[in-house]
Amino acid sequence: MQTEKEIILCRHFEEFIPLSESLRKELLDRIECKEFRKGELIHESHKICTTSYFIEKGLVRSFFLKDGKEITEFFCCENEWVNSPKSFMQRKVDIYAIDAIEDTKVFCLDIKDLGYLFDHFPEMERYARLSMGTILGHLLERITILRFTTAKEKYEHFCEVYKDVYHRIPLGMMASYLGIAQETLSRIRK
Amino acid sequence: MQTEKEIILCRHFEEFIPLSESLRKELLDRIECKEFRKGELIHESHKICTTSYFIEKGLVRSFFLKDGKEITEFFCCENEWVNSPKSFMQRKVDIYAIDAIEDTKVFCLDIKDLGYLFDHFPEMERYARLSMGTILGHLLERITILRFTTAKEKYEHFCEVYKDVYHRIPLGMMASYLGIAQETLSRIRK
DNA sequence: CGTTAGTTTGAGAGGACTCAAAGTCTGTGG
DNA sequence: CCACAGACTTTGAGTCCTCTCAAACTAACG
Repeated sequence: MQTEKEIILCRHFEEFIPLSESLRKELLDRIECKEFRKGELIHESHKICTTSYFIEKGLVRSFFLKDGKEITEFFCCENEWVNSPKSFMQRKVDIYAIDAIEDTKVFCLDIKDLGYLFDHFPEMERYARLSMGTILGHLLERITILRFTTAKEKYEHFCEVYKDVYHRIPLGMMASYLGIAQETLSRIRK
Repeated sequence: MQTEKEIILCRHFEEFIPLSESLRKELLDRIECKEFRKGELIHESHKICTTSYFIEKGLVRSFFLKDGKEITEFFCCENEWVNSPKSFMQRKVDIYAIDAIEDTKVFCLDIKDLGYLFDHFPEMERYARLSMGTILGHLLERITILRFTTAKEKYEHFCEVYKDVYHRIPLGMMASYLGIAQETLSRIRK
């Protein structure tokens, strides 16, 4: 019998690569569940991020402090991996923290375990390459939006891209994500 | 005896992975040289980008048309790969073209050959994963700059990041890359 | 040496910011 | 179940940065 965890994770990986029986086993053995309450810190800033979290249910944000205010770097929701990218990839500290915007259930994968999987399963390297490709696409799109659109267009584009979650996100967090003032966003929204 | 091409390419790959003798051979066999004159088109928009170009010498830009004007998407210079990312990764057409800002020498790798290398050399997957990691880092930094800095700060940051090439780039191209008006950039530069 | 591409300068308009204050919502404790 | 504190959102006024449109200037190339 398959657990919830198995079903969700395998479905995710199989979007990118076929999962051999042995990889499937090694993968699931190394991933464990965890839950965070709304507002709870998932990753602390200025510490090395050694775990990547796959969100089964909930909504999280990465943020940093600038002039005493919290600036949202990105949001992550169901069926996405979240970590502090630079910290996780280069094993060094970074300014970003991650916390839960809603009660959130995640699957955790430690960097050491991921390294093991990369070393023993070439298809995991391929998975990483392909999934990074989609992330890269999102970043390029975000850059285009940031360069050439008004605050209103930024908001509208955000609602399209995040159509399932935009209404669950506090206005202030959304504003800092979009790079516009909270007051401006409030006026636009009417 | 080693050719210029061998030396440059191997040095690049070995920043990320060790090169086995067989991979080295297969790689070099599949890569060929090409030259473009200043202003010459390297990749046409609205065609599938099937080749990735490693710049040995020179400077290129990716751009697209918006309201009849050319908007620079990014610049690439020595020791970097350039292609039309979405088109190359997903094998579909896209709006971006690439041309040479200066006379440019490149090494060409066809997507089919790259696919062959991925299929036969797991370390190539790793190379791709790692090098995409650095690109991802650059994109994240660009996003941060776009969100929170004034036109002047954008220009200053650009000069830092592109300190070896910024003076070789026409003002109009730089302005559209930064997402600011050409006139504004001209005023800032004094 | 003329033509064209690229850059600078000027003036005016407007979007978005900042600072400040008033509302509104949410959750906790009496 | 209500009251209140703290967090979040809205509204207002004034300012400034950056944009747009237009024209003059400069450099590059044949």
